[in-house]
Amino acid sequence: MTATSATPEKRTLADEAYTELKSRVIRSELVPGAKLSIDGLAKQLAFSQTPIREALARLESEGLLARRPLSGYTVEPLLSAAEFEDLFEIRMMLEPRAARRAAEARPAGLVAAEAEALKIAARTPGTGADKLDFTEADARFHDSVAELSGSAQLAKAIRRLDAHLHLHRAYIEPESIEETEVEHLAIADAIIAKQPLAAEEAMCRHLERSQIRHRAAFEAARTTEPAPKPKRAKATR
Amino acid sequence: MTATSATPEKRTLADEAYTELKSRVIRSELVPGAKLSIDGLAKQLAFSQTPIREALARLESEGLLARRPLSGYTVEPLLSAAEFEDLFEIRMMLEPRAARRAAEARPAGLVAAEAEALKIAARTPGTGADKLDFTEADARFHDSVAELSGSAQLAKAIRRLDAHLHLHRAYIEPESIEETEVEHLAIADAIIAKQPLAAEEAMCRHLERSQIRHRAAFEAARTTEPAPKPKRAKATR
DNA sequence: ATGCTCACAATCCTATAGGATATGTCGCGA
DNA sequence: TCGCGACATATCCTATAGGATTGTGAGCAT
Repeated sequence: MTATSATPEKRTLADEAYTELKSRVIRSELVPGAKLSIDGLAKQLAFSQTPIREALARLESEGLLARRPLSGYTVEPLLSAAEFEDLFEIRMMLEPRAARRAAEARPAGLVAAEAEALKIAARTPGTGADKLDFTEADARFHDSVAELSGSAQLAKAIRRLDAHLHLHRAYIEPESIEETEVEHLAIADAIIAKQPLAAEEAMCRHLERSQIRHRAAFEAARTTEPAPKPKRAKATR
Repeated sequence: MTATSATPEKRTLADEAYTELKSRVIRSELVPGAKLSIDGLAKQLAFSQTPIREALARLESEGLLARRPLSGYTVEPLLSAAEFEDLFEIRMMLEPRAARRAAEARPAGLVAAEAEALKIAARTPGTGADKLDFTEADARFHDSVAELSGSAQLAKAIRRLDAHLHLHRAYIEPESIEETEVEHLAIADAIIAKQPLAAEEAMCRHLERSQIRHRAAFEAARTTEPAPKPKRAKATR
C-alpha cells in the first residue's frame, strides 16, 4: 500500500487478486458499469472463489466497486466534472499542509537517507515508460511527502483520496511529464532545505498546475465516451 | 453507510457480520490487540466462514483491523496522543470548509425539508441515552453537514476519517452533551440562514471545544490502561 | 539451569460441490 | 399492447476436506 514498504511481506492469493483487479480498473480494462462475476473471475484467474470474494469486498470498501446484494459487483463510474474539481479542492487543503510539515523540524538523524529517497521519488520515468509508470511515480512522490509529514492520520487521509487512481482512469497527458518533474524537485528541495513555507507554496502551485493539466484530458475523456449505455454489460468471464 | 440512506436495502449475512463486528470494536468489547479467529467467530455468530471473511476484509481495509497473513486478524490499537491531535488538525482543515459550502447557495428547492432535518440532527439524545447513542448522534450531525456541502468527495473524505469511531473507542465525556447541542445548533442556524462565514466559524469553534473536551477523556483512557500486554491475547471464540 | 532442536497441535488458507434464493427474460393470455 | 407467471441464470451461503504455516511444549545437550 505504502510506497515505502520494504518488508517482503507474504502475499496471499487474496492479495494477488486484489492488486490484479485494482490494476484492471485503473487501466480501464474494466470500464465503469462493467459487471464482475465471482466465479467467472475465479476461473479466469485460476483460483477459487474465496480469495476473489475477499478482494472484491476490499475493493468495494475502497469505493472502486459497487455491490448490489443479490446481483453482483459492478465498476463505479468515473468522477464527474464537479467531483474532479472537488477532488483538487480537497487536495489543496491537505497536501500543502503535508509538505509544510515535512519541511518542519524532524529528528535530524536519518535525514540524509530520506533526502536521497525523496529526490529519487521526485524523478519521473524517462522515455519508453508506460503511462501507468508515470502515474505510479507521481503517486509515489505524493505519498512520500505525505509520509514525511510525520502525521500518520494526514498521510492516510491523503492516500484514501485515491487521487491518482481517479486521474489515471480518466487519462494522462504524457507531454507534461517534464513539467511535473521540475515541480516535484522544487517541492523536494524545499523540504530538504527545511523551508516550510516554500514547500507549502511549491506544493500549492504544483497542484494548481496539475489540475489544469489534467482538466483538459479529463474533459476530453468525458466528452468522447458519454456513457455508451450498454444495456447488457457483459460479465467478465 | 451514510446517515441519510433511506432505502431499505437488502442485508446479506456478510453485512450482518460487518456491522456486528464493527459495533464490537467501537464499544470496546473487542479491545486493541485482541485476536479474531475466523472459525471461532463463525461458530459464535452461527454462520459459516465466508461471510465472516468478507466482513473482516472490509474492516481491515477501513483500518480497524490488521491482518497478518498466516496468523489472523487483530484489533488495531487506539489512537496515540499525537494521532489524536493530528485527527483534529485534519478535521479543522475539512469540516469548517464543508460547513461553509453547506451555507453557500444551493438549489433553493428542498431547503425547508433539509433545514428541518438538520435541526433534528443537531439535537443530542436526552437523558436515559447510552453513551453510544450520543456518539452516533454527533456523527450523524457531522455527516449531515458534510453531505450538505454538496461535494461528495469532501463528504467521503470526512467520513473516512472515522473520527467518531476513534473518539468513542477512547471514551466520552457524558456531561458535555448539552454544550455539544448548543454548538451544533449554532452551526445549523448559520447554515440555514445561509451565512457561510458564520457557519465556518461556528464549526471551527465547535471542533476546538470538542477537541478540548475529548482530550481529557483521551488522556485518561491512555493512562489508565497502558497496554496490559497480555502475552496470550485470548481469541474470541 | 539454560539454550537449542524437533515434533505436535492449532489455525489459517485454499479448493470444491451443492442447495436455497432472487433477478431477469421469455412467452402466454387478456 | 399490456400485465402476469414460469423458466433459466447467477449469486449467495453452507459444508467439508486437505495443504501450509505458525507457535507451543517436550526432550536433549551443554
